Amino acid sequence: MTIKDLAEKTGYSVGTVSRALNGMPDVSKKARAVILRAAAESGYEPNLNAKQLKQQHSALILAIVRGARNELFGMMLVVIQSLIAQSPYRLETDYIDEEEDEVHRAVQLCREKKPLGILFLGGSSRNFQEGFENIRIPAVLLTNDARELGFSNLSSVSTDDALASQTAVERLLDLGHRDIVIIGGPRENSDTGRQRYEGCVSAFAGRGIPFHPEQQYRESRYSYREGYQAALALLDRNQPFTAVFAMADVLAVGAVRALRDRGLKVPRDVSVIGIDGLPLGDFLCPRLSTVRQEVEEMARRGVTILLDVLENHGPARHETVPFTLLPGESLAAAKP
Amino acid sequence: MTIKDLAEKTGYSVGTVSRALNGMPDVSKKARAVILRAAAESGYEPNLNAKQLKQQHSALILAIVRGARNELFGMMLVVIQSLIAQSPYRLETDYIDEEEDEVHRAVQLCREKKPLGILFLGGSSRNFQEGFENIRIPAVLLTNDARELGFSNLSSVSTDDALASQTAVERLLDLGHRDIVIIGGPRENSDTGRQRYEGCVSAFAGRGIPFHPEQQYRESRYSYREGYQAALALLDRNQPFTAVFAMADVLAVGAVRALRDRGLKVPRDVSVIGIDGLPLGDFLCPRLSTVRQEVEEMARRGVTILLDVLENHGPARHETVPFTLLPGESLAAAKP
DNA sequence: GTAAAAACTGGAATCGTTTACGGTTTTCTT
DNA sequence: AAGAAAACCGTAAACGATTCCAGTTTTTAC
Repeated sequence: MTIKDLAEKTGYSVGTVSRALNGMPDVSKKARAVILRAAAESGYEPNLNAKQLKQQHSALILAIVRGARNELFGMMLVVIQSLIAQSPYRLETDYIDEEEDEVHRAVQLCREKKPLGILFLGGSSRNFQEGFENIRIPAVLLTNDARELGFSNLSSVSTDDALASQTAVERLLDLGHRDIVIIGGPRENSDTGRQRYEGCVSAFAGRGIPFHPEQQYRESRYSYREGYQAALALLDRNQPFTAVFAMADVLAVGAVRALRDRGLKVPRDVSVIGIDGLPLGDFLCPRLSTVRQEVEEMARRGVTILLDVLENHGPARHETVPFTLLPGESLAAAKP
Repeated sequence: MTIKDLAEKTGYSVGTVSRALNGMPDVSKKARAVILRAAAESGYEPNLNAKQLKQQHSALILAIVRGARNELFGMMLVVIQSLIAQSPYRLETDYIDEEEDEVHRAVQLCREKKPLGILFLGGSSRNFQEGFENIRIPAVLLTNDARELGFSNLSSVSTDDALASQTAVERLLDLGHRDIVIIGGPRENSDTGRQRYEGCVSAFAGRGIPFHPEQQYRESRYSYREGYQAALALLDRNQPFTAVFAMADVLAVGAVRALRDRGLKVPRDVSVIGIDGLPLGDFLCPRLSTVRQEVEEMARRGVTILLDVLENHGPARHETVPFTLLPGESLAAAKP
């Protein structure tokens, strides 16, 4: 079923059929009615590949997701999906491996698919210099801040991860904890990871309390298992601690389990605080104390910015969404 | 950068450049070298939209995911993604809303994008009759069984959900539980939901133990919160029970939290068993007892079947992957 | 050394769509 | 009722690729 078939079927020309289908002028009421009816009957759908070639209305927006396993991205995609569906654009999602060179892949995807705009979920902001700047497509980085990069075509929406992280640590300090260990996510390739680490450092520095990474800090990738293992490793140092800050809720879940396995109760013996605000946290035993970043709001704003930039050719924007400290039940005051 | 630019740059014709780029014969070694070099230098990538029109090598495989929030699908996508990347095909992922009429949407996507093959993640097998049979594209249904539908172009890979569910209930019965309540997922639009319910009914029937759905059964959508609420509703009946079967791990997590909120300990006071085998389960307190379906294996087999059907024009196949009862720590024998 | 075969190349058709451009017909205006 | 304006419609060019076809050059074979 091509537009040509439809033209033959209705007796009109291809041009007229195309105009009728796209709501363009220069087609009589009668012709439009006949054509739309025939289209509906035969279940005609335009071939997007052909449509995109004359890309006036190509209308493709690409979501590039780095790390399919992250529940936060799933939440964001649901929002993005529904917002784009209400717009004249259409969404396509591509996953790239967490290990992969995401910039290279993104550049390739853009050249291949020629989208109008891009949403990066979880892309690190490093390496963008090489490769992405000569692609003129407007993009929005979600969860990471691209402010300092200063690309004219790269916007961003993020939580102030450093401050959120600092807030978490300060909460532990306020509760009187001094023997604190930290389980961090990868810093190598992630702005979020780096910023959360920095925030943690600031918190200690701000209170004039020493922080010894080699003693108190372990880094691992984002998974329950690695959080669990990192916590065990910290326990095995045989230097007791009274609180854990896990720089991701999944890490916190693993850490809680590790503590339990060593006979320590949360929060009676050890307090635990996470960061992210996974929906899961509120249904754990104990309910996880955490710092929630508003991912759905981030997704909403990201789409708004992208559409705005596309339609009004505005400059790149950078927004920060507020975070919330969720009390949970995994925190207790340090025993004197 | 189009193929035309490349032709001009190298001095060869468009046809020759195309042949060189695609490894076709009828190109001199010298020409090929020059062209490939120029292509690499200029970072040329063919425009997929144009490529697909003469769709000899369109090579598009579509993954249609129903419900972005499901962690299982994320796990499957990672596997699918990497397998397809090693094949000559390319993958595109589309999400459709859990509420949406997925068959209608799928048919539309196919007509628009003209993929060579389709992977359905979490699509219910109902409603396929209307609409999908006149699309000739080979498809594989993952997590649901399409055997009984008997479409020549629809394969499937699934767990025997009925049996898995039956196994879970029998485990509870074997432990001596008689006052059992069940929290189910939606049956309306999901084969999995229906089968798990049936399996549960069979388990009771097989042991000659009565099952009163209106008393013992609550249905809810798949989320922590709804599992929590369903459990509270069951507790509020004021008819005590000693075990819960939640027909999804997310529901089980919610249920455990609800029990705790009412002062009941798992498994001391109430045993809980889930089904799915989320990685999370093993890091909960207590570790969740569940029936694991091997989603990664399912994804692997699904891709294998699809590629095989595509390349050898074989008939539709239906496979069942085994499940495993994971002991966990949320089960205890009923007190006499 | 010549004929046949093989290798190479460019031009043109094709895919399914949109859109610019002319030519008709209809509708308005006075 | 005539001229202008508006509405309508078909033809053809364009988009960026692939592929067929025919023509030219080179290689091979005897």
